[in-house]
Amino acid sequence: MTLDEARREEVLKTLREHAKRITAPKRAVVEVLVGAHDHLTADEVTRHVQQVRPDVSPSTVYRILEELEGLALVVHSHTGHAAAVYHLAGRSHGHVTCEVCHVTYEVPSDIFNRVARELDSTLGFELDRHHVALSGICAQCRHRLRVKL
Amino acid sequence: MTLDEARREEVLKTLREHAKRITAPKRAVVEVLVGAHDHLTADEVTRHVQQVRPDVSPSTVYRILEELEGLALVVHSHTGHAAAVYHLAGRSHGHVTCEVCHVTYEVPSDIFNRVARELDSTLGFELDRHHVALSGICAQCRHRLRVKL
DNA sequence: GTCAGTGCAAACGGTTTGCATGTTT
DNA sequence: AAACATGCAAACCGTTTGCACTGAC
Repeated sequence: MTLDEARREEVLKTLREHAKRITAPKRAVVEVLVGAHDHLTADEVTRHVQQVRPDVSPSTVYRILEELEGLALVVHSHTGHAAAVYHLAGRSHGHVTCEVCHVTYEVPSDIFNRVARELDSTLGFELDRHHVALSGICAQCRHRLRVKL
Repeated sequence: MTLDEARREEVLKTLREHAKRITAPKRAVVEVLVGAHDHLTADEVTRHVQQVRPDVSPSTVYRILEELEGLALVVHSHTGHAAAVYHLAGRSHGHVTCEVCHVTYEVPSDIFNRVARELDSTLGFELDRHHVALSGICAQCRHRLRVKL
């Protein structure tokens, strides 16, 4: 059994344990999430799912993502101006999104350790390292902009 | 001349310097931004403006905010799930937004120094300290939740 | 057979846009 | 007078919801 298959089975198992029904759309969404190793918007998930099951509706995808998120199997994060991105929950990490090309990158969550500590001690604020992506400009776009100007 | 008056004059001066017209809606928006010492959504700006000029439309407010932002007089930042918040550009700072009560707090931008340095050296990513608010739970909501559970 | 899950279409909140009209310069 | 700014309404995008129906258990 490959690693992807293992992850898929684990997700399905958790669904069963919570008395959720295993339906074709759910299988398809899980398949996409397991296969996609980057961060997908709900719309991208829908389009991937529809390549296999064209009749699955966007609202169903949203509902499935929400259900999976409720079971802590999926997390989403907001990327500034654009649509939220979803992916399977795994090792906790942070996100940064390029303002120019809108690609989201993962960053190790411990780079936020100091920020988290400081927010806690100064404001009593408990940082959620995962939920919102920092903005900035990625290496490629930086380079491209530098050349242009 | 008070500090607020000075800021207002500076904004109007910059508008004139860029051959932008000084109109009643613009004056009203600037007035609101100068007077508001916290972070307002576009809708809040609109409602405040409409208390003085009920006929100013939301789209005009958006256009004015956009224009002011183009002149670097205003900045906005995205706060996760909810509407973006706007305020006069000033000393650069970061933002954190409470996931529970949706209030946005300013944080000194130098708490991001280490994160910025690390993103730069590992990914070549240039952090925009301002543009997206970190998520988490503020002190009050933390306390409230702790009591409830 | 029951009920959770689904598809569809319509509604939503935040934001943007087209166009005819009004106001600043 | 010319150019720009505005109000209105309609469109837009991402997301959520109401409802009748279907399919997993």
